Amino acid sequence: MYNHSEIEKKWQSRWQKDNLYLTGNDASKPKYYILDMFPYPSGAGLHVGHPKGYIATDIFARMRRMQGYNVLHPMGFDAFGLPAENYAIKNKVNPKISVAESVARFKGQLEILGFSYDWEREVNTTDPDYYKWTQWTFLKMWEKGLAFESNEPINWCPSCKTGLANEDLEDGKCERCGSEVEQKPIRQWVLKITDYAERLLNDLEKLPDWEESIKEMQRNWIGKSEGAEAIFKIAGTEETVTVFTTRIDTIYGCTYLVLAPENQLVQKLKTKITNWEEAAEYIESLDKISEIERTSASKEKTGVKLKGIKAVNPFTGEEVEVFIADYVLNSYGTGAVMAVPAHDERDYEFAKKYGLRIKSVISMDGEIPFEGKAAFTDDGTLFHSAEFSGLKSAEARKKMISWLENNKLGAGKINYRIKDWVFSRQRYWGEPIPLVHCDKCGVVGLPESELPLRLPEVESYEPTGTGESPLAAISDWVNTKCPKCGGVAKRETNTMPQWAGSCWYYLRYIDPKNSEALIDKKLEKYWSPVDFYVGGAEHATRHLIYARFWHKFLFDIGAVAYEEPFTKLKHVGLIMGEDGRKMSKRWGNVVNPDDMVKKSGADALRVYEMFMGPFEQACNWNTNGVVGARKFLEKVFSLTEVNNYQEDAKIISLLHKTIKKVAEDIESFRLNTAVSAMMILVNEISDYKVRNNALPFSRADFLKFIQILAPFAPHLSEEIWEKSGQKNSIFISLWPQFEESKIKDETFNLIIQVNGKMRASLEVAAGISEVEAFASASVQENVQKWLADKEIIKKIFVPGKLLNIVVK
RNA sequence: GCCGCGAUGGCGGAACUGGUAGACGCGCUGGACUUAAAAUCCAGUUGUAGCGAUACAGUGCGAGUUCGAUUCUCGCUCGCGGCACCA
Repeated sequence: MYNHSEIEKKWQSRWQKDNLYLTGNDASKPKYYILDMFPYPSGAGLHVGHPKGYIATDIFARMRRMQGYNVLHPMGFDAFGLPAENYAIKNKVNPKISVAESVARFKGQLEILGFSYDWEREVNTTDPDYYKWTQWTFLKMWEKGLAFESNEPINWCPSCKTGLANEDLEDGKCERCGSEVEQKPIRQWVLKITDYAERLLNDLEKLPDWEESIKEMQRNWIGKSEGAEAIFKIAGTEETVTVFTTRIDTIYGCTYLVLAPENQLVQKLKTKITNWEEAAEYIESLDKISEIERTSASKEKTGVKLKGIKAVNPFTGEEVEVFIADYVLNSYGTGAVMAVPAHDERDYEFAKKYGLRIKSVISMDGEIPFEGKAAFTDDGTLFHSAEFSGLKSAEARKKMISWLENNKLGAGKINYRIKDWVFSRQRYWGEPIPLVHCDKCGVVGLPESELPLRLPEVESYEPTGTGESPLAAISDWVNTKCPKCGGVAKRETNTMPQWAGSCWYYLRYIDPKNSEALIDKKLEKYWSPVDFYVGGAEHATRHLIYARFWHKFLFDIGAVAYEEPFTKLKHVGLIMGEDGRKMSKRWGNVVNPDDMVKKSGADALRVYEMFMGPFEQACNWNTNGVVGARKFLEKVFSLTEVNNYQEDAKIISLLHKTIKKVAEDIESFRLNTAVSAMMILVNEISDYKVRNNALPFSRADFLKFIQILAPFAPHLSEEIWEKSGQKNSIFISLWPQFEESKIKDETFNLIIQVNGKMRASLEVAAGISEVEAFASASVQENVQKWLADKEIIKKIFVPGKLLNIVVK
């Protein structure tokens, strides 16, 4: 039994003392930048699932160092945000203090796992020296017109008098007090991420080393759709409604028009609408429902007909009825749709409910599928469509768009699902927005010399009753001078969302102390982009899209030299509880890594977490598995007590094959099979030891194995390395190379099949020919049995693998 | 509803370009060592039949392509993740 606590403590302090993991700066070496998504340091500490990704990147980083790279492998903390703020409100502690405590706790938990982070580059998004540059970038965006003010709805709890995040809602009600949550529009800062939609979409093609599934999620999130805008006049007025549709080919089947209830046009037409009271009542009723609930698929569609107004179909001149309905969203497209119930499912459902006319205009080979029973939503051939009748849908769309353009009644249009990014929160614990509001000059940006704009100390972290940030209550902070005219001005009191700090932290690690610029150009050129980025799939869209957007902006203003921040991306699969549910206090299935380290050691925990299954896949925890990993390490340790050796060519060959496989598997992040390959080797060595009381190869060869084990089990490997008389750390040693000549087999196991079923297998020389193979096969008793009285039709010979004899 | 991913022994999983299904680990069964237990070591462990050689069945279900399919194609079922009335 080796004493894991002693060994692990010894090496952790030795590594630290020797500064073993500081980032290399030998300019002649190639670089490798491998990054974990940095954690939010919550008070609860880590559970056993959190380090899975960190272990994997640590293994990769250690291998790259041994392969002679300068490796940048940093860690930091994303420490702004709601949980720290809520904790502060509850316990009346400055979040600064509680965050520092959580960070210390997290670091402690990470340290005992033996990670090779360069802690001198630690970043913390709440550090003013850090958020100075978050603010600086925001200012640049504002200067370029990418940040604008807009009234955007928030979830408002009228009883708590506070805005709520989506996470704080339960069935559309306030989680804390259970009141109905309202949608309250409030002045906010919004970033025009939509300006970057096309680039964010197209540049996914430049990322071949991203998992396809994540790219697909991003494509769906950006949601490009090509269609047309068509202008409907409102009969008897000067007003018009523009609708967006991807199916302009169905417009001859349009039997009514639907506006989003919030569409401004509804208010403009107030006097024309004869049933305004009914409409107003309906609009008000929707305020009580969040967008999430309102747009839930299970909910039945509702709406109100706007009596007294009609819309004119630009193609037919026909007047159609106008509705407002909950299924049309003001935030997508133009907030208005032309309804074609014959060819759209939602319109069909709505038309059925309210008894509206359904007119088919698309046929499939002259037939109209499901007429009167359901909507036919596929492309087909147009009919009842005047001069466009007889055209196929795709062709018709082109011609009809030209028609719209020629008649100035619309145009082809590309629409994106992605919305502009609401970039402000009415909270205390976030980056202050570096703008002031001056009566004379309007909105004015702070000069760079006044950055960072520090978060002031406050008495209370509670949001104000008006929905404004607590910062609004600090009058000597809010009241300031206009940087432009020197007159009276007020500071912006919204703060930035938690996402802000995580948009560029990977750049800060490269140049963590820079106070002159966001990043030094030379350093950026050497270290950027991040070669390998690893983190949870829950960030597939939001964080990764926001960061890509932020980075592209920095590229556009010349602050960085590369257009995409992360070259390669992998997502880590969750570790679920032993009961198959997500680890959570609620289920009582949380396993603490500290307990595992105490019991079996960090090395065993590391090996087990890599061994338990494919990295990307979710997997159930099993504490017995750690015991198995420990047994494996114990076996390795027991081999160090043997001093005799006699060479065994087969096992030496296996050693070289294992060196090859482990390197390949780490490279492709198949860490489970890397561990299993090492187990197979160790089992072989151990069996040999038991039989011969000797190792099957020299101590030097044995140390090659210890070197490939080292990234997985760094403490034990370092201990064995030292005990074998090595003076320098194993992590300074050079990654072992396999010898090509030793992995070549002279014989192999030839499979003999008859009609595709295996009937025999035999050990044959590697270069065996088909004729020789057949000769050896046909003398096998069990093969003869299956060939007797049969005619051989053909033979399939796969060199190095099998011979299949097909008989009749 | 749409998009993506997946389904292999008692359990986690392996099988890389279509070529021995079940590597490796856990668990379990039997044995050795021990006064005993733990640890360790040895043997076995997909199912059915058989003392055995071996045979048959078998990778969620149903078809198909192929000499040969866990792997490819088509159609389903179930599970997970994401988005969700997106016009």
